[in-house]
Amino acid sequence: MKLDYEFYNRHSVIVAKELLGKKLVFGDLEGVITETEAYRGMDDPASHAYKLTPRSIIMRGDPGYSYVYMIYGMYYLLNVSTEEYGMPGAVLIRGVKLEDRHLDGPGKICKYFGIDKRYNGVNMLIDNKLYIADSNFKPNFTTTSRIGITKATDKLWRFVINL
DNA sequence: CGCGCGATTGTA
DNA sequence: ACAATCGCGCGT
Repeated sequence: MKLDYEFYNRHSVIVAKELLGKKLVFGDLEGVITETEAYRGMDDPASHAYKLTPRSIIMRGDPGYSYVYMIYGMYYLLNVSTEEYGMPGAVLIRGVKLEDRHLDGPGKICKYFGIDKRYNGVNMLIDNKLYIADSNFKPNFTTTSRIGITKATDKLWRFVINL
């Protein structure tokens, strides 16, 4: 069962926590989400949506859409938009556990899955290739500050499943 | 229109 | 500790 509008239409920090243990699906590939980070808007200087710019338009749109962008000229990162239309928010998928390996890093996930900018703006509420499926798994997790940012490092918005 | 830098990763 | 590598965002 795909996660629905109501799931994503909440505060980014809540959605980030609850995405742990859910199943990321991309075509024939799927894995359990093990690590996430929340990003928001005007209250979050580390976010792309902190200022009104074209590339983060999806973060300001409806919840449940993919936000894929290139970083450092060589990696794509996968996010899902959160919160109601007009309220910026997204959750970065940073870790996915497959049957035979652990993709521990947002760049590694997109590289292995083959996710690039063509998959930016996908409606993950209805798409049959890229979406996140529900799960009853309620893992314990650890809360830390976000990785790789220089602003708002005091916000504890990174969540990692306990091994 | 040019330039600096980033929600990363693999290698030294 | 650092290079790889390029599109975005902001300043000129």
